[in-house]
Amino acid sequence: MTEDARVLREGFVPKDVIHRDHEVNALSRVLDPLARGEPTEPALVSGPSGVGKTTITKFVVSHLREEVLDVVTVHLNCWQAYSRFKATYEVLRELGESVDIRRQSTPHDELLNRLNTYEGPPVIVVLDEADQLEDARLIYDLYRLPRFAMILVTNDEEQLLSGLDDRVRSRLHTAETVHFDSYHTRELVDILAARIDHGLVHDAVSDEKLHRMADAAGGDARVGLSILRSAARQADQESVERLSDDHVEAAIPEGRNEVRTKNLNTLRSQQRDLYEILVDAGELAPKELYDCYCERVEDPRTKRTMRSWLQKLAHYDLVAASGEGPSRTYAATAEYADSDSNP
DNA sequence: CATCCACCGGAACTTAGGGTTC
DNA sequence: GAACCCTAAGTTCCGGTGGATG
Repeated sequence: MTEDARVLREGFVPKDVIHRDHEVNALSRVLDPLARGEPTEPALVSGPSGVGKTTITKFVVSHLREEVLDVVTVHLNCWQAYSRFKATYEVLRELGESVDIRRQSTPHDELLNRLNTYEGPPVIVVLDEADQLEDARLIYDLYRLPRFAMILVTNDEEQLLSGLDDRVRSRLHTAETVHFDSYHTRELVDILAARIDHGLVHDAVSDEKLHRMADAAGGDARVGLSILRSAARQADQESVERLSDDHVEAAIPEGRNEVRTKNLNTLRSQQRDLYEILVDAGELAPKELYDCYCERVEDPRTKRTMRSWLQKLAHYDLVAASGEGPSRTYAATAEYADSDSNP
């Protein structure tokens, strides 16, 4: 049933984007000066997850490269490159400037120096998930370099801005901000339909099933695609050419949980223990949670470390905290049950 | 309504690790 | 191999906060 699996994959950038004309234009305008060889203001792209921030940014940047041949782009995911060193190193690596830099043993001053003396074509640096940067000095570093255009992508504008020093923050406030809102179900239908057109055999998905999947995605295109991918995978395994209701219904929880499962795999054993305690016990006060944890593991870390882990778990959306101060409790966020598939 | 106390989370520090340079 | 250059994870310390409690 699948003809071109790439089209369904995360990170695929379609030739045409739909329902984001305004955002595409706004972002293009910010980058316009590059075509005339002039410096640009930084752009801030914000909005919840799965609303096309990354896809649209990649789309705009690649179009610009078609128009202006002499421009280099670096797309950096700050989940992976979260320290100042890692991020700076990655930028240099993408520019092909890091060949003779020995990892770990080069002071960041020297990395910065490399950026300063960079002489190639103008560079667009996209800092995806920029709020994940532990050390926002990279933003400041890049900000001062005229040859570097910067696009900051974030789903947590507050968090990003709070980590910056005043000078950069005030400039970003006045910089172009492109805000993305959640998709409506009918927009998701169009988006999924376009991918189905290009990726699956003709007539593989009925209108009704398409709507069901779009509806179940809750405005998040990433979840929608994940559901579609999961359903198509199942159909392929059975060598059938049309999605059945069963495929779709089974794919909905699987697709929704895909991100969660991926995140769980990045945790280490004691962090996962913490999560499992919360899954088993439901809601717990910090003290109870810490006691359970100490009982469960052989070599417990301190309470402060647990708090750090909980923050991380909350970032991954695996755990939610509620209440402030003494009445704070933690709970695992609801998993999507297989049986309950009502919207 | 004031006081208390558990909790939060920033900052500085420690420890363990891995590489380069002389 | 000692002296550096770092990172990463965890610990210690602690001021601030705000719901609970008398």
